[in-house]
Amino acid sequence: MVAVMNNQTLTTTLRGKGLRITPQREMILLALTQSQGQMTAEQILEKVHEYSPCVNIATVYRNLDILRDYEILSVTALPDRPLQWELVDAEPHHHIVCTECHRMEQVPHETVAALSEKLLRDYGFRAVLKHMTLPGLCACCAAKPLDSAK
Amino acid sequence: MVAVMNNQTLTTTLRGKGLRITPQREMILLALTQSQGQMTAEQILEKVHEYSPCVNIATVYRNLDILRDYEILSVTALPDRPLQWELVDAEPHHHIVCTECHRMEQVPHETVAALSEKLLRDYGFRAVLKHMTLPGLCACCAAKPLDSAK
DNA sequence: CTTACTGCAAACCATTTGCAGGTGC
DNA sequence: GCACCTGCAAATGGTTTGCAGTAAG
Repeated sequence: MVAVMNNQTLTTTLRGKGLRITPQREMILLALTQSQGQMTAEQILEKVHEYSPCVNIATVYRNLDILRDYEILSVTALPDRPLQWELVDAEPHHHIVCTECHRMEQVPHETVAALSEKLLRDYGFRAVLKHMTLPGLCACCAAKPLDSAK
Repeated sequence: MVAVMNNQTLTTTLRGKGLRITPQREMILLALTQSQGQMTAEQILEKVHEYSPCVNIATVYRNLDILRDYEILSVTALPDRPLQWELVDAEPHHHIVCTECHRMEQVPHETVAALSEKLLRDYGFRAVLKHMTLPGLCACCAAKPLDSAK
């Protein structure tokens, strides 16, 4: 259902951009493909270590940066947590994250398309909303009394 | 036009929450009030040092955290930059940031209200969109050829 | 007078960098 | 064979914490 990138297109994409195909790079992308969601560098390393235990965290970071430069990956920053990485999807999407239970759900780009258009109309601003992370309360947590966990 | 909080309401707010009014706390809030936009902890410290040069960065961080807990301040995280702090405005608003020239502009909450409503309708999700940061290209940079700076 | 708050210095954690060797093409 | 890429270890930068003293109420 996801299969953002098979080995074929992967090779083409990377080589097309002048990047080399190293096992480390493949494993990092494989980790991200398999886990489907967003991952921290540390989580990626863990997954990569399942394939090959000697890959270094510095290599992971270096490759994440490079792959972002080439728009193969994207990052999200949330306060007080490490950066979250994910494959740039053919189909752009966004996330809603519940601030209570931390559950994360995808929403299609179409949901925010109207916002993009409005920003262009009103401000001449070409928003690049590749994957926003929208905080709030999911239906479940909104139904509960109030922050009983605290 | 801004005056989010005068000394009167500030005192009431803080004391009402069981917090003490220390000069450091006042200066931090004053710095944020005067600069009106978002500031990093370091920038806040700089401004505070104009008032009193011995305040410590740890004090700034501690107070920022506390003031956030009490919803007097809010934070924004962007990849590869320090956290940005701002006063929680009576009037919620958002930012559009140009990824080329890094110019930041405010947009009123109304701009994203439709999105909130859609998320509630479609997902039962009560988005808390207090101040989003929307990346993209401002009109100026979009008009320029292509990334000539790179 | 109590206890929250402060300054200082040291610790922490995610991320980056310098370097010497390894490897894709 | 050349340049890019890697592992390692040390450095960085933003932020946090332990502690002993200070001050708000």
